[in-house]
Amino acid sequence: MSGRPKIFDDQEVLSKAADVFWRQGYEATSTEDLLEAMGIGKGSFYLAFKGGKKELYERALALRSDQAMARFRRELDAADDPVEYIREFFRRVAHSTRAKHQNGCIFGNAVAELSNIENPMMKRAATHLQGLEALFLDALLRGKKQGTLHSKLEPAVLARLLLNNWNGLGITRRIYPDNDALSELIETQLKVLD
Amino acid sequence: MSGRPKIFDDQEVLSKAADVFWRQGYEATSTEDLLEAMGIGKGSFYLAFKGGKKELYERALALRSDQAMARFRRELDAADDPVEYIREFFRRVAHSTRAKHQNGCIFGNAVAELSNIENPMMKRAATHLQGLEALFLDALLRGKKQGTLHSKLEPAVLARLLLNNWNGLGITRRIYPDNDALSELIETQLKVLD
DNA sequence: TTTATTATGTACCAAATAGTACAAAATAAT
DNA sequence: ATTATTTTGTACTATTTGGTACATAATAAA
Repeated sequence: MSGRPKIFDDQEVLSKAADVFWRQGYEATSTEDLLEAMGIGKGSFYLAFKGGKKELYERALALRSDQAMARFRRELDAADDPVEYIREFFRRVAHSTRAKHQNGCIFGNAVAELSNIENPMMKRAATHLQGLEALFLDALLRGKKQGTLHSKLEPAVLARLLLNNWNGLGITRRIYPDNDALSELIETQLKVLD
Repeated sequence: MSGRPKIFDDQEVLSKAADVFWRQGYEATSTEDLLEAMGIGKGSFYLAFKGGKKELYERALALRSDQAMARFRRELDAADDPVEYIREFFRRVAHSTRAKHQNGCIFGNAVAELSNIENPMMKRAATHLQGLEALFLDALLRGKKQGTLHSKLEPAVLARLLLNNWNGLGITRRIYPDNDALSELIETQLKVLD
């Protein structure tokens, strides 16, 4: 081993690439765009990511997925009231910048863009969203147990409902990138949890 | 006037182009794809659509928007119970083929794909969805007047909620392209109208 | 200091792409 | 029939694209 030292960190450039993909989508992003954002040259890039743009996208999405799931899991476990944590999760959407609103949900974007052109990649994004739904369900079941969830609806159905609300927000926030309007929408949606 | 007769109808080829865009999105669709689907050659294409792929996309989307709005308006006006018509509108989602599920909503797709790369085009799609929301609102107000809508929520908020549910379904139906599962989700969502 | 090893930057390439130019074809009007 | 007009099909082009080849640089180990 040894050899010339790398001038970049895989995680870091993956994160930068993820941001570009998030903003522009998969097809609209050129490798040139990515190289510039990552701050590395072609030589380094194709050595580190032999699969090119496709591998980069997969790994960038996987990174974001792991990060998002870990954060949700961690914060949920630390929360006294799991149902209230779900509320906070949704309310965070209404505390974003306009630029963030325009990006939507990176996984929803992947599902929308790739379902008919890169099915395996779309499925990975879908799996993440199913994982989010599973976390919703976990929170709801705990809420039910500790009595903070009063809804008579089946928790599984409720979790699916929350996932759909989330998916919807990824689009709606771009049509109405206004925190007040989004807040009203979100608070109304959350009534289903009472 | 006169000259060599056209071998195609604008509306027809626009419709065929719309189908391709719907399946693949804007960026992933090449002009070659479009020409093949439309069944015309380059000469005819660039004569009829001087703006190329971009103009084609705009006009294809405009066509679908006009069609969808006209149908909704017509069927809503013909409905005895406008709230029940909204229910039917949503329930139709759960009577689709797998292929249709994978396409999602053409306008939601446009918003998702283009918000950061073709903002004016994204805005047209957004305007359509706002138009859909306006039709929801119209139906809800009529329902309120004739007593078929009992919800205590403000109709405007309810309409926004329905739009978000619609936007969500455009993603969720691709994650769960199963009519039974979607039906359960939709019926639960529609309870907000009772 | 030499060698083995790994990373970097650049020059290069083949394929695909959107779009143009234009000659030929098909019609209506004269 | 000739002409004016519009459409069609094809050949061509310039650009962009993702990706490769490879010489060079920078390090650790021997």
